[in-house]
Amino acid sequence: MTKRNATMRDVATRAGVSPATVSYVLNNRNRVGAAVRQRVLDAMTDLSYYPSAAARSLVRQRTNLIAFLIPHRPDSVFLDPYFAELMRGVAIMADAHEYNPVVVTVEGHDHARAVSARLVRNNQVDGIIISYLSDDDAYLLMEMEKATIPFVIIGSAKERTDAVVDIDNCGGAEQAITHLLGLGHRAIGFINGPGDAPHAKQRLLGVRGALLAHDQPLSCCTVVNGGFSREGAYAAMQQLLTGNSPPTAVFAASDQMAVGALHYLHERGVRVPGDVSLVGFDDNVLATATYPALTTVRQPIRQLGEMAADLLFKKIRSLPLPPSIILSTELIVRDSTGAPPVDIVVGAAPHAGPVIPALAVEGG
Amino acid sequence: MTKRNATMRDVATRAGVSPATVSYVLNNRNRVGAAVRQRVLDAMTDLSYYPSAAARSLVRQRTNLIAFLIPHRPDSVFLDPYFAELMRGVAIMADAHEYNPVVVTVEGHDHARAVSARLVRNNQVDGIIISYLSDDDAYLLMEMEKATIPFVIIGSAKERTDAVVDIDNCGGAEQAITHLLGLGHRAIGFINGPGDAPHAKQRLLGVRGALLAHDQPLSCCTVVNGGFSREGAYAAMQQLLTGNSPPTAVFAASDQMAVGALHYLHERGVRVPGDVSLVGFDDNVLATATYPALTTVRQPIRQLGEMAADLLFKKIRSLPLPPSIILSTELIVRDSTGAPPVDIVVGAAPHAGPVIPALAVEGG
DNA sequence: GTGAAAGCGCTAACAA
DNA sequence: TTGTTAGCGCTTTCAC
Repeated sequence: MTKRNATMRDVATRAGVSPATVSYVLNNRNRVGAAVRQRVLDAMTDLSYYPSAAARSLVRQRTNLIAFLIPHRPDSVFLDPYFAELMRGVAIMADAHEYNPVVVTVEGHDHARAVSARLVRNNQVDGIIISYLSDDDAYLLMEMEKATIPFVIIGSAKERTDAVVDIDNCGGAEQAITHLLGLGHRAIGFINGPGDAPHAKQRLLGVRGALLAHDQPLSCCTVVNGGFSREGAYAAMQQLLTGNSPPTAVFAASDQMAVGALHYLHERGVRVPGDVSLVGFDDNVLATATYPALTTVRQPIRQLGEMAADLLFKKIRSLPLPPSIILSTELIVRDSTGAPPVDIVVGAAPHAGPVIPALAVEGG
Repeated sequence: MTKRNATMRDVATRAGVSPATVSYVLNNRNRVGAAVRQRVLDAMTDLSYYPSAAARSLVRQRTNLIAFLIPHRPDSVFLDPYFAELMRGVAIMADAHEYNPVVVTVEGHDHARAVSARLVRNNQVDGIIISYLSDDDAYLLMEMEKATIPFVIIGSAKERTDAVVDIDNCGGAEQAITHLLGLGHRAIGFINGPGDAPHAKQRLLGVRGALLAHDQPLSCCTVVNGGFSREGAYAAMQQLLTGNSPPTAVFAASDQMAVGALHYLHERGVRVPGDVSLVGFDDNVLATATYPALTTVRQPIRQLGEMAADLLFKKIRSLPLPPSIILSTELIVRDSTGAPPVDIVVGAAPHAGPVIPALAVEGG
């Protein structure tokens, strides 16, 4: 910068008015005379004047910035399409409110708490959105509430307070299982995430709920842990197929895991959906990149981000809040699901499992 | 907020010192006596004092914020793993410099220019990173330079100035073609992006370069436009295979397009890499989600983001700048490439194209 | 309708 | 080593 930016004082001088008047024009306050107003406006253009955000923040005690906290795992935070899409929703809604999101990475709850406090206490942002940190954020939630910081947590399973937005994990899983049941499958594998992850817990609940709702014994669904990773799901799929009651359909609790499962099936020469049907969860870019394209449960991630931001703005403005926000999922049927193999769907007796050529070859 | 946050004055009073001393302690300035220092520190903790970012920005004329401008296409900005990964690189580097990135979405060059000016002129951020806007950002570049705003553009093909960071698109394409040539392929299809996209242009240059370097006629490579989309690539693949010199290998200028091409091949029953080899570009999540996993040219996207941020900080601090930053790509060989079908690789005469069962069936 | 003046909370000369 | 003080650029009573 060679020369100083124009300030309000400069504009005032040039327009032959007081700084206060310039401020009035800027904020459409006290009706300013049309002539004066125009002079001020012209002066602004002439000097290419831009009001200082810092000065404004200082006096208004408001920054028009919100923080978007994301866990800073060493490797793959953003890589997950999930966060990107969430971020997008937040950005869109923030924009609509003339706010901008500041991306802040944190490592763990304690750090998140410390950072949150600092961010708001020192007026760096007006509010905070925290996305999935890990399994147990009840503590964080309490701390934040106590600190009277305007904040919203995305996807905390712990409690349904007015500070949390989430998708209906339970309902989503129900949709998947109901679909499979409807196709005639009676031996289903469920590759879930680790049992301590809140959304994994809820999805398990949904699976059981669907089974019960259709008068099926819980035993017709084998649950294995795929660790929410591709590799984990690959191993889980192997476990399912080599077990003593191989399923004719598999529900993976994420598209990422569905891809891992699919890899195994491909390698074994198992046809999808001919021999085994597969359902994912997420409906992200991966779902249509696979062959066959995945039938999957669509999460409205972007909308989740939008709702989070919207809720946050309500809090910042002390507006009345909705009791809780849980977004519905939608089953997207593509090419990875179909009826179970014929010899299975006919017999009501304990089935013999799908016909799996590659496996048969491996035999012993 | 029920009660006011503690200010520096409060801390000063409680510690029995002047505000200046508190400031000194805060910034490790003038050596402050150990005893006094401790008293101040204690007072800060007692009052849970956090310095006001706004006040600090106002007086220091610096915000410790940078803007990350991304094009706000209605649909799929963040959805593209590219931006997410870029963002991540920026966030990481910013963090290391005690900065935070503010996400700002813009629509088109004019908007970008207006927003950039405002952001910096009103001290909302200290610098700006602009990611791929579109084909021609030479104008924007000039405007920004003239405005003496610290900024960096990611992936502008127009000029190699010290304000641009990019990856070596040309070299990447060369790697892909060289790999295919080395495998013995002599009939290659190139599914590129639209000809007016700068990186598409450069990749075409790379393809030609590789051909020339290996004494192959340009005619052995058929170029078609896949529009950088999955659907476009699907159609392009069809065009290639049904053309009068069907290739034994195809290089798609993005993994997204490779997926589209793969879809077509799958549907036609064309084996990959048995009948046709396929190479992508990017190495994002998609590359390993497909079956077979894609051989692809890896772009160091995260590093690109990091370099952009790093360069920006150098500019903000008026440090000496490197002449230009072009990052190298790396060929990742996976399962989608192999030698051409035998009847092809042997004969040196004009070949008959790969054996494509499905196509043969469709016949006339 | 417009202006004068008092801060918002901090930093950085300059004094002491 | 520590304190005094003058702003940074804006908003906002309160007069006129």
